[in-house]
Amino acid sequence: MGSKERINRHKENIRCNILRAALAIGKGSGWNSVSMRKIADSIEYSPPAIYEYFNSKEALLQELARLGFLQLSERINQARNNSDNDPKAQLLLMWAAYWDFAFAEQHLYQIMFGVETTCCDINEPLTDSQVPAALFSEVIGLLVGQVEKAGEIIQKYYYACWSFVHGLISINLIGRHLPQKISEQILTEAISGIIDTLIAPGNNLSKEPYIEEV
Amino acid sequence: MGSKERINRHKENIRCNILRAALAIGKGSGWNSVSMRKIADSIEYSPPAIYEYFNSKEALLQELARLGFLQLSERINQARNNSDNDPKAQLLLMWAAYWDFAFAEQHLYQIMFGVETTCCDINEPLTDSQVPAALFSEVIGLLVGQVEKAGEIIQKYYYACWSFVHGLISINLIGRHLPQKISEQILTEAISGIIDTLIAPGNNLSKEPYIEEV
DNA sequence: ATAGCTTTATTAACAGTGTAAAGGTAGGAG
DNA sequence: CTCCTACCTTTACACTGTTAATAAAGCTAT
Repeated sequence: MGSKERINRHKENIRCNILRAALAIGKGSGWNSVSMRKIADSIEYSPPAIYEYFNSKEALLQELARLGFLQLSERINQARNNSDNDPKAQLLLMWAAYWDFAFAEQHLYQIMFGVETTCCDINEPLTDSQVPAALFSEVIGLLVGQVEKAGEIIQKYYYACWSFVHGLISINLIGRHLPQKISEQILTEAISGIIDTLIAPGNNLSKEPYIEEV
Repeated sequence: MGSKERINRHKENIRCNILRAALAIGKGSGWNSVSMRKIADSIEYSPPAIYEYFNSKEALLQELARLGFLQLSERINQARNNSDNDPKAQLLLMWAAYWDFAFAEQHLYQIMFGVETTCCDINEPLTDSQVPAALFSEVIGLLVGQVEKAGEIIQKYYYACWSFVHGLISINLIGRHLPQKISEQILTEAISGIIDTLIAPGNNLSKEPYIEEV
């Protein structure tokens, strides 16, 4: 009486095909163009058949995101296990693993954290979206002074601050709320810290920008 | 012959109403539920009428985002002008202005930077999406040691690193590419810097976590 | 003033979306 | 062999963005 298991295996197989199809379409043409009908077409079933396996499109994508989290966790774990016992080295490798995952599986990362990539693809120079960068860069420039490669340094520090602020905002907006007070504390401390490395006399920006030399 | 101007004023007025209606719906029920028909309903015109003013829904939302950038720039500028001439103090206030804008106008911020908030609203404890946090926290814990309020400190450092990494990834995915090499450089330097403040003996985490005491 | 043209808006329609309800069909259980 | 359950399909509904055809209004020039 292994027929039950065979059927279960079969169902599991279809479920897996659905997920694979959705991911393939998402990777190929972006998440916006993923539709139940296209998935159904791809697995050669009728659209409502999918609802035997997932309650909604939302649930389907969420399951895909969940698998993404499993994969991400696996990579982070590997990074730790493949390194020696120094916690700092471990952390660096673990974050590098996180980083690598995000780009290797960028489509998964998008649904995991709701990063819309179709929004404002303003790549032309001097649009309104680039005014903030200009404003910040000007003031950062005052701290950097007239050194060599000032432009590069300013850009680097601007992106460092921006990444931090934008990341913290995104995480808050997505719903993983820290208490606002803690977020703001993290914010000001981090920005202040980054700025201090700019001010520090004799700083060697390209090596250890976020800590004074001992 | 001021009729031409009167007409232009009228058109500009309608255009503005369209934008206002879209923003109102977006604020009220989320951007996903903004539709041309609802906008049309709201301004008491037929749906295709909107296409006299905007080439597409995409263009409409992009214009809304553009106005958001103007507003953001304005706030950053004000923050600078309202402070004294110390660049560091200015930068702190400018980033605080950026932060405040993001939450005061969070719906605008969403379309400006493509932050989907409807994605994975996993607030239950111990889901797969929280495994990465646990992995990192464990290693951070090794650095923190058995001090008082270790949990809080770990959380704070985890969120600091995560914000940074996620922000940098998001910015790259959105399309404002820095050369990958520079991004990775910023990444490792920042993480390393944050970690070092943990390791530093006698560190005073709540005051100056990202720089050693002189 | 009237003819014609431009602008502005409408209605109708197309192709696509997620999803629910109803119906059929096959396979296992009694 | 009958019944029942699980699976799947067809049909349908209420939406979506967008286009084509059309009508009405207003300005311009004869």
